[in-house]
Amino acid sequence: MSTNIARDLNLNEASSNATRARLVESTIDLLIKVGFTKTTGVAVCRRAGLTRGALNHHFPVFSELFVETLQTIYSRLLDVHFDKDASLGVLEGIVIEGHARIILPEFKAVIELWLASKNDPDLGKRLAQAIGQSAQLFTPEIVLDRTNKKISSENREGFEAIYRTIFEALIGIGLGRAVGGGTPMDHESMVLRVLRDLARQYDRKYEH
Amino acid sequence: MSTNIARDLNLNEASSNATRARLVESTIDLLIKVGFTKTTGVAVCRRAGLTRGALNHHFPVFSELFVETLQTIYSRLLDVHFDKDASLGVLEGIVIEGHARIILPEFKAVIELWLASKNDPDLGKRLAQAIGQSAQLFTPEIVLDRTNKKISSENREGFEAIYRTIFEALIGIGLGRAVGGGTPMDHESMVLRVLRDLARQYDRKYEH
DNA sequence: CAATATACATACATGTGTGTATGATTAAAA
DNA sequence: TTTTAATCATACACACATGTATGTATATTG
Repeated sequence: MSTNIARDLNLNEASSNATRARLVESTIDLLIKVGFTKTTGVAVCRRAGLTRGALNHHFPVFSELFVETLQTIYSRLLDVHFDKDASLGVLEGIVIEGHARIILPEFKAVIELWLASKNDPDLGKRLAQAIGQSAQLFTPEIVLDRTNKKISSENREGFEAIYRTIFEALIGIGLGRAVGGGTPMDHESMVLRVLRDLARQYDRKYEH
Repeated sequence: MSTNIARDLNLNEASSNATRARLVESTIDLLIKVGFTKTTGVAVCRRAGLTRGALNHHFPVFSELFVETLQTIYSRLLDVHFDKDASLGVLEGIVIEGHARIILPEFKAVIELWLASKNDPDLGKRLAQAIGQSAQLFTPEIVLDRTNKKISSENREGFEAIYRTIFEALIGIGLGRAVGGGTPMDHESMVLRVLRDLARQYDRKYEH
């Protein structure tokens, strides 16, 4: 047991964290631009201007890099907010906010990691918590709490149904962008319009 | 110029095609089970009980294997039909048929190839036509023709909007299954219910 | 029967990523 | 100042996929 408090508390945290951040950022970039397959340890290091020694030091278990990467992206997506326009209903706000999130280039990285975590059992185990936690952040209950809105209990199920539908459609759009050039599909705007209409319809019906 | 008609017409087509089919089938299996990254030439051959000599003979350009694979899957998805229940409207039928397609395990292979084609420029070029053709098969016009239904021209745009929305939501569900265990997500049924309601609503509104 | 193309299998060279060990530098602690 | 640990770079061995060349058996043709 060391009595070196400075080391125990990791006072070099600053530079250390900076390096970790560079590695994570490099990983995000690569996932977006060349996909999971080519996001290798060497590629990440080269792009970060580091060597594999650094990578190995900060991420002795390589797949942990992807865990931290996914967490970083998730929190970045969650940072996307809209000035809560009071005139917007809950669901309509979710459409707008959700859309703003899935059109971020980082969302492609998320899809890459989702698929990779399915295909690579080891990575899957390590990413499971991160994915599970983010799923928790998007349950209808949490979202309602965040928006300080109330839905009467008998309408809860209907609300969730619409909510999930909006989500799936947005993810579909996100996938479309990811496999396209990152640019919106031709019909993206019309889908968005339908989703907003649908949301408004139920907002009017269920809110009070 | 050979005068060997038998060879020119490739009379050994039968066995040759069988081998090609085995390679393609092996590719589909691997895409579903281990993803694009691990769907290597060696892996495909091993699973097919062949050697790389055979692969190289039938697919001198390796990426052509994926082109034929994607085409095979697309036609397989298109083979999924429902007895046209006359009581079903166009859009509601599309929901049911579309869902039956995206829940096939092969749909994960499609997603894998979509992403791979984005990440690998060479593969992207070769898959472009196959992807483009399939997109053509799902334009609202083609679908209307296939179902022998008519939509008045002033309702065309609204129809397409709903149609595309349904599609994106179904793709979202498909992705959810792909990154899950291939099993339906908890909320899949409720999303499907919303989509059917939405479809019915517009079917009643626009059909005659 | 000889010639030839098809349909594969085998083998070698090469490139690239990973695991792992070890070296070098720096900064803090004793 | 010496020690020690953190931080990163370098190097080697191994695995694995690919490109490509070559070998072989079979069947068809003349």
